Amino acid sequence: MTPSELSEALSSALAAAVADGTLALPTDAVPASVHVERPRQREHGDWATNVALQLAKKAGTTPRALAEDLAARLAVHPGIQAVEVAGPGFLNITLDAASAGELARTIVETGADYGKGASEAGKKVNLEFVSANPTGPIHIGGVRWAAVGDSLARVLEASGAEVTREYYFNDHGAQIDRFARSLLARARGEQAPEDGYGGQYIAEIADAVVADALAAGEPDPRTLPDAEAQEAFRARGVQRMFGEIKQSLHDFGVDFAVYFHEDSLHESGAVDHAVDRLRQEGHVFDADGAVWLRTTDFGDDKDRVVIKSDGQAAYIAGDIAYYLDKRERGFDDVIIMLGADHHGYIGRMMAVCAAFGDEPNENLQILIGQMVNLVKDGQPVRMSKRAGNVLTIDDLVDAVGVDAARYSLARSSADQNIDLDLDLLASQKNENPVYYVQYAHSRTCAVDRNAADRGVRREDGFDPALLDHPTESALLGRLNEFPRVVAQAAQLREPHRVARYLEALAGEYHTWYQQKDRRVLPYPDESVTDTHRARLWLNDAVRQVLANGLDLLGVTAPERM
RNA sequence: GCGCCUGUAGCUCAGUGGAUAGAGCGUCUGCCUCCGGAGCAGAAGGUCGGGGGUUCGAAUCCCUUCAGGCGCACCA
Repeated sequence: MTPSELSEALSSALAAAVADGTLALPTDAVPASVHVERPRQREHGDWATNVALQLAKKAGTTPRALAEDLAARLAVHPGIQAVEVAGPGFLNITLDAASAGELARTIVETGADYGKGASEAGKKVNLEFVSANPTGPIHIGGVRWAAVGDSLARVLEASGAEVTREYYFNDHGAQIDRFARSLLARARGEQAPEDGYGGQYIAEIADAVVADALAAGEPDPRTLPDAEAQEAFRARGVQRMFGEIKQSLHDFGVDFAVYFHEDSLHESGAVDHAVDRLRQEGHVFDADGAVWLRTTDFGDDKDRVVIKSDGQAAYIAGDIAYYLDKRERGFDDVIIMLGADHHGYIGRMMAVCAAFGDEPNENLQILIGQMVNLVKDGQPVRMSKRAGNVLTIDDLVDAVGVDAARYSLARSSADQNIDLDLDLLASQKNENPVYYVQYAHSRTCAVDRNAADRGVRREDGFDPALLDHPTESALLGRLNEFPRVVAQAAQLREPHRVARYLEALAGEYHTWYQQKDRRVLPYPDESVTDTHRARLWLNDAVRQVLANGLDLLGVTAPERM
């Protein structure tokens, strides 16, 4: 019996009570689906609901009286073993073991699809994340969005959405000029510009640019006149840097379907197109020689300059054009993940969204993630390129590996500032809960290997009623939750919920496995029984869910560790 | 000054109105005579920053206050 079946059973029990006059409630006050949840305490049964507490007042009765009535109606339902009224009026429901145990079969047979749903079905989602400027390697903040963003994409896909992962390649504007000047200065052995970029990677890229140019049969870019030289370093430097970023992300398990160049918006006329469109809608005005968008009409603090008085497009013009472009490419949901240092952008971008006639927070959704702080010896470490303590995506992967890095960054809420301890990173990487989850998975695989040796086979039968121990009903209940966890993670855009779920599941698996008197498999001199087979089904169901969950996080599920 | 995020165990963090607030790490005590000890069982450790309010019920919602982070450009 699934939670939704239970929920329906509760609804019909309520409807029946109303129909025979026991419950004085207008028919439209009967909820179509009743919320059931896993109680914290096992003694409180497999599922619990507070529906009696919520409806008693409207019905002019007491919660306990209503609960008693529902309990009596529910108890005769097949698949339900017991219904108890507890505390102020909770209904605690215990399923019979066979009904609960059937889930193991369902999961094994559903395989990699168990956990998938349709809550986001039919939606075309554009998910933009990372989008770090190609003026340096991806640092720790960007890595966080890579881990969280990719997991979010996977969770949305598992919920039926069609997701396009997109990276906005910011190759237009002053910071790129600074980057190019920094490369040129470094290549010529000159002092880095005051507002330029330092760091070892600048020297490496500068050398590579020279080598690339010479290899292409071009003149040494260092010898060109300044303007041409800078352009040469810009073009090849950006290309080079972006290649490295792509490679690092790929090594991290994150690949984007679209790498969108900001330059192209300006070259293609997309900016003019977007501004024209806003002008037609009547949201644009001219003042002080500049072109403004009246974002205050849509809740922004102040109006925004779109075209500066020198005729250049302001930065937001690119974002406006980019948003419109995404919508014109047919995306229903445009999701952008940004660091907390950009949260001031939400107001104006939502205003832009509204100015186009779209629904803010629907067609455009901006997710803000808080910063990652580095900590060493309990003290915060300020990252600075000059001090040479920038932690890049490659540094992180070198230190702990992709799995541990992705897991630790994806397991906390994006609303949280997270602290990353550099000493811990370097030394005790086994502290990462990812190993706890992966270990549980490899343990299920070890059981499978041994089961084959001992002649325990799933195909010889499955009696779900034999999964009747409290540790087994705990495991089954947890397995049952997985699809809801995935759906909730997608709906709330919080993939970390999957990680926390896996940790709980792994814990319950370890507990179940480790009981001395209830081994999964027989001793070598013992004969195989139905109980061993039933436990193997459960073992394999856990294995499947651990594997499915780890995949949603982009983490491997090893068969051996 | 205004805005967004955060404040939960010694540390890092879960917990979007339910019952006795949880996990990992750290500390302490047990557990390998056969399925993987990267594990399990147990103990200690909390005025959920403070104060009001709403509710049958608040870590969760509202108000207020304190503390920390991040923002408030014709920069990108």
